[in-house]
Amino acid sequence: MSEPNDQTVTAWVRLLRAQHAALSGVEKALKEAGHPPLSWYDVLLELDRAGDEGLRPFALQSKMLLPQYGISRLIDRVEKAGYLERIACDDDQRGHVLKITTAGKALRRRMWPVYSHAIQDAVGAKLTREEVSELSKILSKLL
Amino acid sequence: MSEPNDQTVTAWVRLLRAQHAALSGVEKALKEAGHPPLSWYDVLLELDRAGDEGLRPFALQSKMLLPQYGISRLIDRVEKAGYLERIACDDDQRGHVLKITTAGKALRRRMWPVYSHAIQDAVGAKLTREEVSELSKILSKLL
DNA sequence: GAAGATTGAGAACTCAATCTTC
DNA sequence: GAAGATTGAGTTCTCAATCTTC
Repeated sequence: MSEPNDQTVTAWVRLLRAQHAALSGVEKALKEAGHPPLSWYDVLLELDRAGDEGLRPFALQSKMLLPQYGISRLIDRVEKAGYLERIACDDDQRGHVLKITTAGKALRRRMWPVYSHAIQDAVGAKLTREEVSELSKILSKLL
Repeated sequence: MSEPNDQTVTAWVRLLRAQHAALSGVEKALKEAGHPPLSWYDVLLELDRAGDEGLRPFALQSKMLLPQYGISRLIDRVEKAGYLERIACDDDQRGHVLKITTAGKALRRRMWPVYSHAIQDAVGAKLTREEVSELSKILSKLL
């Protein structure tokens, strides 16, 4: 069967709206605190995790939710702002290695309290613990 | 308490990713069928529901997930394509009434099978009936 | 002054095409 | 030729400013 039932359509609509509401809230909180958008945080988080070895753009892209063409300009902006460095790659002349700078690490640390508080407002505070884990479990099946 | 626990952060990340994955799939299906994007469907659906009386732009906006400035140009595009009409408003000279055209109704009818099939692929086929209603119930609390 | 709606400027996204190196 | 990455052109989004009417 390929037709969704009404419950499925309702769930779909709510998925769109709930995510939109939650994301708007988080982006708004970041902006009001004078921070860059969420996508910058994601970049900095992955680069921070990668440590001294850094990450290649394609590796970063695979960890994030971006198409191949979306990553270049995002990296440009974050680099231009001084939060990451593009370093020539020794063993592969096609690419670069991306590394987070000290300023980038500091920015990420400053963003986290704002971000985490906004997550709590948008999700944690509205659901019980049981609902949070049930939601998490069900959503994982959609990936 | 304003700090989210780990489960909440995980649920947040999965909400972003699941919605992104599902929405990408739906938009891709519409595009491959030669149809306009989902936002057009939403406009046509609301105008179709509103019937002969039509809808004011601000009323349409409140039913959709758009900021006030986003609706004007969306309406422009849909109108230009001939799927809705802007009609001068009798009792309020500031605004217009939007009405769906015959072509608009036909487009909506043609889009629905593609859209609904994509919803089923993205959500319905991946979850049990119980999970769908549980998901729907939990997401409604986030709105 | 507030509400309804539009517009201009700049930022970001999308897709396809391109370039370099493997 | 394929993989990694960037670029150009066009579209859409965002925010603030504006305009008209209530």
